[in-house]
Amino acid sequence: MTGKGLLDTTLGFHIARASVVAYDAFEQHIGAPHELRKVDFSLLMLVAQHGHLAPKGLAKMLSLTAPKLSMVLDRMQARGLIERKPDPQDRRSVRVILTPQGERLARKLEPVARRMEQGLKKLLSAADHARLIQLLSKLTAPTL
Amino acid sequence: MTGKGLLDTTLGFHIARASVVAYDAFEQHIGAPHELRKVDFSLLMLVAQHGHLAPKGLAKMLSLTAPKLSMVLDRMQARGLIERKPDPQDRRSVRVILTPQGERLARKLEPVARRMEQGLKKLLSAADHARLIQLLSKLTAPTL
DNA sequence: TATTGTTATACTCTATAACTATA
DNA sequence: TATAGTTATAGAGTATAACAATA
Repeated sequence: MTGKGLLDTTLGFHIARASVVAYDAFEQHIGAPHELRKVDFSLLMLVAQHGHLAPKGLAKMLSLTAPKLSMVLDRMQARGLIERKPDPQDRRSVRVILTPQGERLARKLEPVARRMEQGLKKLLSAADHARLIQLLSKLTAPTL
Repeated sequence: MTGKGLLDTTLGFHIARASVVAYDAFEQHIGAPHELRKVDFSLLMLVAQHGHLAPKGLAKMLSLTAPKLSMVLDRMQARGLIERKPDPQDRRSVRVILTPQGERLARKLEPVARRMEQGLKKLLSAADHARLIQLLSKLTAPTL
């Protein structure tokens, strides 16, 4: 009737539980204070890192459907964080870039994100934190 | 403009990406073939493990709000997998138990779940799989 | 007065199909 | 004919408030 429980060895269950912890940390440090969804933050940082990206690539990196990404881009554009510029090489496509305001926000969030990770390292040592990211990357590597 | 990217050291981002992999595996092995949501499966296994649980406890373990849990219970009850029995000790409360059909499904899903984990171990060694669960548990331990 | 569970409601996310414009 | 992006729509998830019954 009891015992150890199948879920204890089910990776997906543990990942789902960990998502809750990570989401709480995100909301506290970034989401609520800066009015950003997780996906907004990730998109901002990806564009900051790459300079410009097509919606196609962003959708893949963020595991979003194309329609959902359009809506996210609309929201961030309305807020003045990103711009859509025509792609000179393919007129069907678009280049998503950060506005100056978007770049300022991205820079501002870097130390905030580091503080968020510091907070998680109260639950997990720095070595565990690094190892955890390494193991999760193994799981997602085929996706890239 | 480029470099290594802040997200590479952001645990929440990696957890979110891993969720996609775990969810795909779940859908393929359990979700689609047995018409179960992740939360249905987890609930089924938790009740199988504990014999009976109150909605209050289930909501906590599954990180669901009470209203959402009510809806999940309605769905599973309509499907004949669980029953709500009055709690003899507190008439405000309820005991969620598995019906015989729910117990059969829970038993049937055990080897299926093990096969799902075997599939994930093609991406991750058995040792990595165990270590990953251990590290994720550290992150969620304070929640218990 | 507080707690358990439910109902009602609104907002967001997710997925699909249909459309446009370009290739 | 295929692809990039958008629009439209429906279904599921999530969160809050309000309620009934019991402690």
